[in-house]
Amino acid sequence: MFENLFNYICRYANCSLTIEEQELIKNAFTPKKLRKRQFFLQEGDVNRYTGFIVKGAMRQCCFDAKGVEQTVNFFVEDYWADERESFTLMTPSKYCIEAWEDTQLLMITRQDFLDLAVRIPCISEMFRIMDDRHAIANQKRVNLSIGCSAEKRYEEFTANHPQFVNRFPQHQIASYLGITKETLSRVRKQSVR
Amino acid sequence: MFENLFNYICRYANCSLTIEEQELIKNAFTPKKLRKRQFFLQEGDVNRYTGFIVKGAMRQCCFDAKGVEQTVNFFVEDYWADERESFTLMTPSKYCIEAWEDTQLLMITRQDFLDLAVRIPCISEMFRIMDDRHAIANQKRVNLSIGCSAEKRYEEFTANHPQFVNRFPQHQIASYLGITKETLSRVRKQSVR
DNA sequence: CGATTCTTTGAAAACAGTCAATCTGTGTGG
DNA sequence: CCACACAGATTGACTGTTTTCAAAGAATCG
Repeated sequence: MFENLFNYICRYANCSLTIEEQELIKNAFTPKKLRKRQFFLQEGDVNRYTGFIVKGAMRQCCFDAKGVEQTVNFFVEDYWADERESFTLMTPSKYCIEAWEDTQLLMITRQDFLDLAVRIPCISEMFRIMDDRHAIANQKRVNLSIGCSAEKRYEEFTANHPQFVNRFPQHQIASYLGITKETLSRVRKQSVR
Repeated sequence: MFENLFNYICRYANCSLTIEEQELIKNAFTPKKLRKRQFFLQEGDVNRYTGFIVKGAMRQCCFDAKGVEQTVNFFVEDYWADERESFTLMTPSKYCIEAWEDTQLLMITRQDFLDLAVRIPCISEMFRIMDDRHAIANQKRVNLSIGCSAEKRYEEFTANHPQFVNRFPQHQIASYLGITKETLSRVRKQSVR
């Protein structure tokens, strides 16, 4: 079960882990299983743990001013499931994180993770590179959502996130893209031509 | 001139810098002046330097498929002006960064910055906290742009970024918000009532 | 002052959202 | 195995918002 995590770390940091480091990591993480529709984080709670997804699919969502559900992020294998603001600042989360498939996670608190980074160079390197990529990906998403039509956004989504397309229902994908499920349905119909 | 930078680092990392550390920093950064409308980064170039803005205002922009200019970021005092993807991955930038007022910068390459972080704990701590805040801010911006109307987005913008409102023209702000300048003009007219 | 840039306005068109109804597929219990 | 419920996807008609295009009005700068 830890194999995925070790591979992930080494791939990101472009390094290898000693047996001792692997042991440290194994002791720091707690395995957790969630069934479909179980919550990893509930709205209003502080997100104390981040979870590395070994197997499964999750989504981050909230309810807008009108009480309509909005999906803002998807997570699948090799993603870290957390709500960054709550996790970092220890504030109550405005979002929930819900398992959308039966999911196997490896959980860790922020403090334990930071401690690991001090002891294991690979992990601090991984943090740096993750933050870089995260910042780049977020900027791209902003630029897409402010600069492109619904059609273009869906095109980019299927091109860049094929791993999400068939694992989440269209109404969630529509919400993630900032459009309604009806508009997404029409966009898809067009592009099948 | 370095006072702003030292204050910034100490404020972010919640620490203080020794005289030796201050000297290291002074030697690592290169001051640079830009006049209004001069480019710090041109489209197609690799963004080798990030620039700490001591005084002035800049913006990051690009041209979309139709050749229309899009503003995607604003930078003022105490901001770091760079295009993260190009700066991190050393790839040609799809964006330019332009001075929008006469600007005083302190420039540094990525490698020199990383070297400083190794030598000065405050700097690596600052990186960590900057990345956290950056990730949180970006997520908020995504959520606003996918979930809110033009009016709501402008409201949030003026509330959260008052420092930008009167320093950049409305057509740039409109573009940053993902709406047209005409729509922004109408939104503003409404809200004055 | 004249040129340039920025902002506002109006009218028409395009786009996306809303609401309601229908269709489809899946899984459950009788 | 069928009937049913339920969640998801699609469709149509209508509404409302935003864009587009064109023009004119303000503000700024050399």
